[in-house]
Parts: sequence; structure tokens; C-alpha cells
Amino acid sequence: MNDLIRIYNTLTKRKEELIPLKEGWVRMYVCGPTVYGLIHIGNARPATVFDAFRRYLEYRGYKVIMVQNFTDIDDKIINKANEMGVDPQKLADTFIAEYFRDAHDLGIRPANFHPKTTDYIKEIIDMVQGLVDKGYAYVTKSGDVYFEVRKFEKYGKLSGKKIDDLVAGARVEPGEEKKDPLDFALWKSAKPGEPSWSSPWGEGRPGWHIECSAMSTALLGGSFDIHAGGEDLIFPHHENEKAQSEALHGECFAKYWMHNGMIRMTGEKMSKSLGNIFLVRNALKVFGRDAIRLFILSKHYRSPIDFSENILMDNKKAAERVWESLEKFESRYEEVPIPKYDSWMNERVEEFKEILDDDFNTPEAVALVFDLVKELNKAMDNSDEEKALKAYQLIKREFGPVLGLFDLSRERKELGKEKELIEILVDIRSKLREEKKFDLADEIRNRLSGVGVILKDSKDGTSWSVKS
RNA sequence: GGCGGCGUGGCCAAGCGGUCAAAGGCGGGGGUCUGCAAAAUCCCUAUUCGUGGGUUCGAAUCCCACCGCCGCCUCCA
Repeated sequence: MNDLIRIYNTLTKRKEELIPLKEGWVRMYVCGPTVYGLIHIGNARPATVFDAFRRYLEYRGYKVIMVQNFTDIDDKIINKANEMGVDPQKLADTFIAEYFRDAHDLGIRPANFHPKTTDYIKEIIDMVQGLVDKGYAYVTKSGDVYFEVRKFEKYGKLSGKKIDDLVAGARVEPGEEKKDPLDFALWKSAKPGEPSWSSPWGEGRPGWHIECSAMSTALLGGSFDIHAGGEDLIFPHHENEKAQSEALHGECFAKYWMHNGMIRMTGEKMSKSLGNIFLVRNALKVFGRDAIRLFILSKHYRSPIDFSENILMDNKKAAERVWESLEKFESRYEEVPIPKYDSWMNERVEEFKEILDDDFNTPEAVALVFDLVKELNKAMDNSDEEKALKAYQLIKREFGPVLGLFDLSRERKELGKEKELIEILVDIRSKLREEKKFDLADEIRNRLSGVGVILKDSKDGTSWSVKS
């Protein structure tokens, strides 16, 4: 068995063994959102998937340095800020804060660095200047700087496009002074009223693509291991990043490129500009963290997913079932002990690795977790404590934390006095049952069920849970 | 038009040449447990993988054609 992780590399269009540039270390850069609104489910996919992938890399023994950026200056931010009559930077900073809130609630760990474009203006300017000096970029009369695509022979390799095919569709916006329609802006001269920074070419602001090149270089070096993001970024964003970085540094920019598929809403890509979005915050409220993570991780990261509330609901039921079992087991202990790893456990661990080593096949890994839940339930039914503990350990403490599933505490409604009231009713009902007054006992159960409190009788007494 | 991807049970979704008469989740049917339920558990729920050809001893998995869907080529995760 090969013990290397294999991932699909967009650059070479096949699965490759992951061999980091620096042994034992993986440096990865994930493209984050442009912050001018709350994040939607589509934004949640790369965040969830690549966070889980990073956890898996760590699980497999790598030291990982992960960077995820925020684009905090661009046209959409400026427009939105103008609409609202607030400062663009305030707007961006606000939605960065909101991003962290949603990401945290989704169980996404922060990256090691979360750079924002406006903190790297100096690096960006240096990089643009470097490209001008090397002859890959040119400055126009009005102070724009463009990257000259035809100067970079490898242009199009990542996205699989030929320069000549692109020309037909390329557009030149009015007022642009490009030598070639394909050329893209590294630096844009400031329009009145826009935020701007001084540069050798006058007041202006960075183009979209240069920020990622500058920030990844600053934090990870000119050459690093993995660059990731949504597949809609392959062209032009990643193609351009790669071109400008490699033109300047003369070395391979990112060795592996990973791209996640889109989430679709009624057959179309979910996207802010199309307006067909479902906010993470709302989804969290209705379905909960684990349902959303299950929804995302139950499908291979490179395939598109159709979003629907029904599917979220199915995943919510599945997540709740798992929680029921875990909590039932936990209720037997003050502190759940750690089992001795035996061959059965080690085999499950090997399976788990084998599955995820193959291009991060999370759907199969999720299936393995569900198999273990079944083992846990069966063992509990058979009073096989040892076996139950082993299954529990793997689900809750080993595999769950890698996938970010069932690892945080369960989200449920806060119960204050209600809890005590429910327990009073349950106690009284138990007495009625002892006296075989089942009519009244059933009425209590039914009426509690009507308000979402589910009672379960067993030989050890009655337990209850609140349906969320 | 160019480039890329997808089509598996009622729904979601793995599998990508034999161990597949196809994993896992949701749903449905039946049994066990229970005072009755709920939960759990056991069994059943695709002789078949968009359609038609082909390659092969052997295909859901490879090739060709066709049908349908989607992404990128413009901001987007």
C-alpha cells in the first residue's frame, strides 16, 4: 500500500502523490471571499472542505501552514459602501468579523494567517514594480499597470485555455488602455472618491489578482505546495496569479492546485451576483452545524452539489441520530476512558486513511463513520462495553475531529427552568406508570411530544430529549 | 463557438476493469424490544448503473455515437 496522499491537481489534470516541497511541511493558500456581505452556503464549501483537508494533513503527520485571505478592496465593496454611505474599509472589516462568526459556528478552524489585501499594499506595489522592471508589465498614461499576457508563454496552462481561443471573448472596458484585450490590471489608477494608495504610478489601488500573489509570497514564499479555491476561480483569477508570480520569480508558483465544485441552487451556480443564495447563518439556525458539514462532506469535493432544504433536512436527521447514540454512550461515564487500540481499531484507522488518501474521498469516510455508529449501537444493545468504547473513540475522538463532524458540542436550545419542569413531569409520569395508570402517562408523553419533548422509556428509567 | 465535468435505487451519494446480483445517508415495508410508544436492532426495498453500439474471458467502471444537465470563457467559493 502506498502511504502517500494523492490529490487531483488541476494543473496536470490527474491525481498525483502529494510530495511537499519541504519534507514534512505543507504550505497551502486558500482563496477566501470578497467581503461585502454575509457568506452563503457556496462560500462555506471551500472553507469547510479545505479546513477538513488541512486537518487531515495534520492527522497524517504533516505540519501545515495555511493561509486564507480576504479581499477587502474591490469594486463591489466600494459600490456597496457607497450605497450604504459608509467607509469601504469599515464595510469590509465588518464583514470580515461576520465571516469569522459564521465560520466559527460552522466548526471551521481559523487558518494560521488571514491576510487582507489592504495590509499588503507595499508588497503588492513591489511586485508590480518588479514585473514592470522585468518587462512583463506596462504602465499606461493614466497610471494603470497591466500584465502583458503574451509575454508569458505558459499562459493558459492551468485553465487549459489557448490564448487565441480567449481573444474572441476578451473584452476591453471603455477607458482601458490595454495593448491586448487579454492583458489584465495589476494596478488601477484611482477614480475620484475611491480609496487609493500612492504608488510610483500615481494614486491607485491593486487589481484583483495581484493581492493573492503578493500575500502568498509574503507568507509562504514564492513557491509553495497547495493553492486551493472554488473551480470558478481557475480562470481568470488563478491563471493570472500564476502568470504574474512565475513571471516575476521564475519558479513554480504552487505545485498543486485543488478546486472544489460549485453548489447549485435550482440547477444554477449559487452566487451573490445571481441572487440565488442561502446564507450560512440561516442554514445554521434551521439545520445546525453538523447537518451542513455532513451535506458538504457527503459529496466528493470536486463534484457540484445541488442545494435543497430537503437534503439539508435528511442530513440533519442523520446527524441527530449520531448525536443520540454518542450522548447515550457518554451518559454512562463521568469521563469516558480511552480504549487500548487493538487490531479491530487499527484496521478501521487504516481504512480511514486509505479512503482519504485517495483524493480526499470524504463521502466514503463519512460512510465509515456511520458504520461505526451502527457498531456502537449494536454494542450498547449487547452490553458490550469494550466494543462500544472502541467505536465511540473512533467516531468522536479520532475521525470526527478530522472531518469536523460531531466534534464540538451539540447545538441545542438553551433550557433553563424548562428543564426542571420537564423533569418534574417525567417523575410524576414514572409514578403513574408504576401504578399502571397508562392513560395519564401516555397523555403526558403525547402532550410533551406536542411541544417537541420526546420521552424514551427503558429499563433504566425514562430519558428525554428536545427536538430542535 | 472553445475548454472541462456530470447522468448509479423513491431522494441524496460512493464505487471507476473481476472480490459489485453496487457502500453509506434519508424515506418506505416487516420482525425483535416495549404496558403501548420512541430509540436501537435484524431482515427486505437497483439482476441494475442516461440510450445505443464496441473492446474484453469479464464493464457501472475502457472506446465511439447519441440524448439530457452543469461549470468556465465577465465579477464569483
